[in-house]
Amino acid sequence: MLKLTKRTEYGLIALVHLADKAAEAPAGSEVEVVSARAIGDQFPVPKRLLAEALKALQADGIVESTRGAQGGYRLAKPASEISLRDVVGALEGNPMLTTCDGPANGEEHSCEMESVCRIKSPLARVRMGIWALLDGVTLESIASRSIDPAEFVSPTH
Amino acid sequence: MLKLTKRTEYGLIALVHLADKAAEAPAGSEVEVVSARAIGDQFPVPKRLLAEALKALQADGIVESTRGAQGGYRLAKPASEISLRDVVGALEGNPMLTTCDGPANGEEHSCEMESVCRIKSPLARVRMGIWALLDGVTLESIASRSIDPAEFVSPTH
DNA sequence: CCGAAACAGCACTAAACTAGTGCCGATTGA
DNA sequence: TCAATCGGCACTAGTTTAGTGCTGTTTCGG
Repeated sequence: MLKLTKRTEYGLIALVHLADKAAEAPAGSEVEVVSARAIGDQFPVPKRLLAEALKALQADGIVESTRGAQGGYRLAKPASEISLRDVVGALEGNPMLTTCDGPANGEEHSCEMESVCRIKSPLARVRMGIWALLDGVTLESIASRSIDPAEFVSPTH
Repeated sequence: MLKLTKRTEYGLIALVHLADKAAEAPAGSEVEVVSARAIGDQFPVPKRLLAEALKALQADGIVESTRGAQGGYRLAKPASEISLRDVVGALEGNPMLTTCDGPANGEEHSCEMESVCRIKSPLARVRMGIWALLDGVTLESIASRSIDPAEFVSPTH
């Protein structure tokens, strides 16, 4: 079903917020952490799920967490070094396009009809194309502009 | 969950087979139809689901069907004019990336937090990028080569 | 004209995944 | 010590996916 989960959506919203905070901070100074509650208070999203997304992002090293009172999250790297692919990977894994689309380059034990299957290789190419596309979108580029309709590609054919 | 369904996988397998048949046919002559059973006999896939996929492809005008005994399917257009996007669209719709990612250009009634939501526009761009990518892959390009590992893009970073 | 082959449509079950919530423990600043 | 906050486990309900059953309709071939 070629679409992202709510988890990813909420995680992205949180990350944009954290990227803002990082951008606001005076150069050289430590970036203040923001609690999941504080983020959730600003958007009409289930706060708990947002917290879940942040936990997953922490586990993947995309955000850093500080525990305890006054704890919270902040970006673990510059927004320019966090790609949409990193985020999607952290929040929903790096799934193949189909079960036929093998696990990784070189591995060959996924599709049980190897010899007859002719869509495996093309699908692998498409999958890598999608990942490359997601790799090209950084958190910085998402956060830096809110709406810029002029830049859209060709409309639905 | 950024992945395709089995339906799509089976549909693609069938389409590659039909593209072969179309390519084999002498120029100018009518392309023979192939029954769902005949296709299913050649691949270890649930024949019934393959038939379901073909029905959906027929409904979307990607394949033509002939009913009755000796009936079957054939491509409704040249393989070069059938894109992966057409196929995915027929078999699983053209879903948005998230519920926040609006319905179409110009429409504005999907995301209930418009003013605060800053990921809508970037996601719309990504979605269109993916669709453009799928648009660039034709059934002909999938069917024409079986395996060509030299052409892979950069491996998993 | 009749029956088998094949597409067409509806409906159903089971498994997997998603969305959302509850609860409790661990950590830390005040 | 207390409250805020992250961290982990587990649970429910709803949706989607995968796969199957059945019945109708069309058409070729005998």
